[in-house]
Amino acid sequence: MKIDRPRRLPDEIAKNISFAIEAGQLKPGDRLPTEQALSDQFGVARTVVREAISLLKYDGVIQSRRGVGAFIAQAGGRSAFRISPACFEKRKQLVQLLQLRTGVQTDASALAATARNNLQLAGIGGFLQEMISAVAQGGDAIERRVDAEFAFYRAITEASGNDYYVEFIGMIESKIVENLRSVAIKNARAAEWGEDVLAEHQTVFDAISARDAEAARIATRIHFERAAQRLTDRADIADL
Amino acid sequence: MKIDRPRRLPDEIAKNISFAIEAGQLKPGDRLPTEQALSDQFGVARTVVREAISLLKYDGVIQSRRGVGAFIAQAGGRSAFRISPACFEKRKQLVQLLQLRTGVQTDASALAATARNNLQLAGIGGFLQEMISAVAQGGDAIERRVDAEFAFYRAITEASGNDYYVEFIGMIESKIVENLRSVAIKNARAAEWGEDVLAEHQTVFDAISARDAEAARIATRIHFERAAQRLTDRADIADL
DNA sequence: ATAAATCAGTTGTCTGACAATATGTTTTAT
DNA sequence: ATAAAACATATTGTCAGACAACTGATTTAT
Repeated sequence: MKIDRPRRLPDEIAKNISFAIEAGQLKPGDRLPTEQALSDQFGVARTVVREAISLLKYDGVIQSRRGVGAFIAQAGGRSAFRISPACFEKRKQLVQLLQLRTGVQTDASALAATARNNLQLAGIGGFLQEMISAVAQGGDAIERRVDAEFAFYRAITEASGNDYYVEFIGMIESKIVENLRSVAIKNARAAEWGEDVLAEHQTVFDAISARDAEAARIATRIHFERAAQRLTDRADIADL
Repeated sequence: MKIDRPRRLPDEIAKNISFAIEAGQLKPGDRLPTEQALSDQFGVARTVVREAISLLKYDGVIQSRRGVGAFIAQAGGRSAFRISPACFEKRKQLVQLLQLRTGVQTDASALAATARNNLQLAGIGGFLQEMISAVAQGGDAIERRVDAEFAFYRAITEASGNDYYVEFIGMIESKIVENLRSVAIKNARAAEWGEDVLAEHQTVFDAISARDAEAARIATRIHFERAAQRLTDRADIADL
C-alpha cells in the first residue's frame, strides 16, 4: 500500500487554478485575482500563491506583467506537454492517451529499423530472449517478463537515434504505469501473456532486423493496439 | 527587432540548475546544495531559489524531502515534456525535433482520415482553398498563405478526434515558430511556395477525403519531410 | 489643452522568523 | 553494555511584512 504523500500547498493551489481554467471559469485574456486576494481566499501566505502561479507561468498557462497583473494565456501558447492525473479518471481520455503512445512508439520503431546499428540490434534481441526465457520459465517470472518488455521497447526507441522520442515515450510510459496502479496492471498483463504476445514482439524484432521500416511500423502498431485493447478490457478499468 | 523580455530570476536559476543536470554535473541521486547555499551562490533571496526549485520539482526533475534536502530524480521520472530553448541552438536537436513533429502530425492525419466527419472535412477543404487563392493572388498574401497552412493542419489534427494530438502538436508548433524568428521563417517558407507545395497539401486532403489512412500518412510525411528539408537548408539555420 | 508630476495598485524581490520533519548525538533507563 | 528516549542540529515548508520596480490613471502645473 502506497502512502499518500504529504500534499504541497503550491501544487494544490496550482491544480485549483488549472482546473478553473480547464472548466472555463477563467478564459484566455481574463485577469487572475491579485496574489493578495488569492492568498486570502485560500488562506495561505502570498509566497505559496506566488509559487503556484510561477508553476503555471512556467507551463505558459498564464502570463504576468509586473505592475499590472496575471492573465490567462491564449490556448495555443503552452510551452510544455503534461499529462494531468485527471486523464486516468475518464475512459475516453485514457484511450486517447494510449492512442498517442501507440502512434509515437510506432514511429520510433520505424525509425529504428533504418537507423539502428548492429550493437543496438543485439541489445534489442537480448531483451527479446529475456522475454522468451521468462515466458518459458513461467510462474514466478512475472516481473522479469514485464521489465524485459519495457526494456525491449525502450531499446528500440533509443535505437531510433532521436532523443526526443526517448524522452517523450519515457514520460508517457512512466505516467501510465504510475497512475494505473502499476502492480495490478503488471500482474494482469503478465497473466494474459502467452505465445501469441511473444510472437507479436518477435515480428517487431524481425522487421527491425531486416531494416524494414514499414513492417516494423505495422508490427508495432498491431502489438500496442492489442495491448491497449487488453488493458481497457480489464474490469477495474472498464468502469471508469 | 524583438525586445528582450525582463528576465525573471527564478527562471534563470531554474535554467542554470537544469543545464547543470543536462551537462552531467549533477547526476540522478545527487543532492542539491541547500537553498541557503544556493541563494548565497547566486546572490538572490531564498524565496527566489525556492521558486526555481519548485519549477523543477513540478517537472519531476528533482524531488525534495523536508528535513533532508533536494535530490536529482531518476531520468525516467519526468512528468512533463518540455522543449528547452537550447534545442534551437544545435542543428542536430532541431532536426530531431522536426522529425518528431513530422511523425506525430503524420499519425494525426492518418487518424483524421478515418475519424473525420463531413463538417470537419469541409473545414479542412476551406483552408486548402484559402491557400490556393492566396497563392493565386501572389505577392502580398504571404501571411494568408502561411496562416492558412497552419490552420489546415490544425484542422486535420482536430479531426483526428484526439485532444492530445491537438495539444502536443500545438505546443511543438508554437515553440518552433517562436524560436526560429517567426517572421523570417514565415517569409522564407512563403517565398519558396509554389504549385508543387500546393500539390502536396492537395494530396493530403484527397487522402483524408477518401478516408484512406495510409495514403494520408504517406502524403503528410512527404510534405513535412520536404518542409523540414527546405527549412534546414536555409542559410540562416544551416550554420548552427 | 497638453504635458508633467503624483498616486494607488500589482508584481518581483528581500529579509527574518517559525513550523515540520529527518538525522545524528547524547543522555538515561534497564 | 545495550537499547530506548531525549536532545540538538540541519533542512525544507510556510508565514509575515517590507521595499523595489513598474503600470495605469489621476491630478496638477504650464
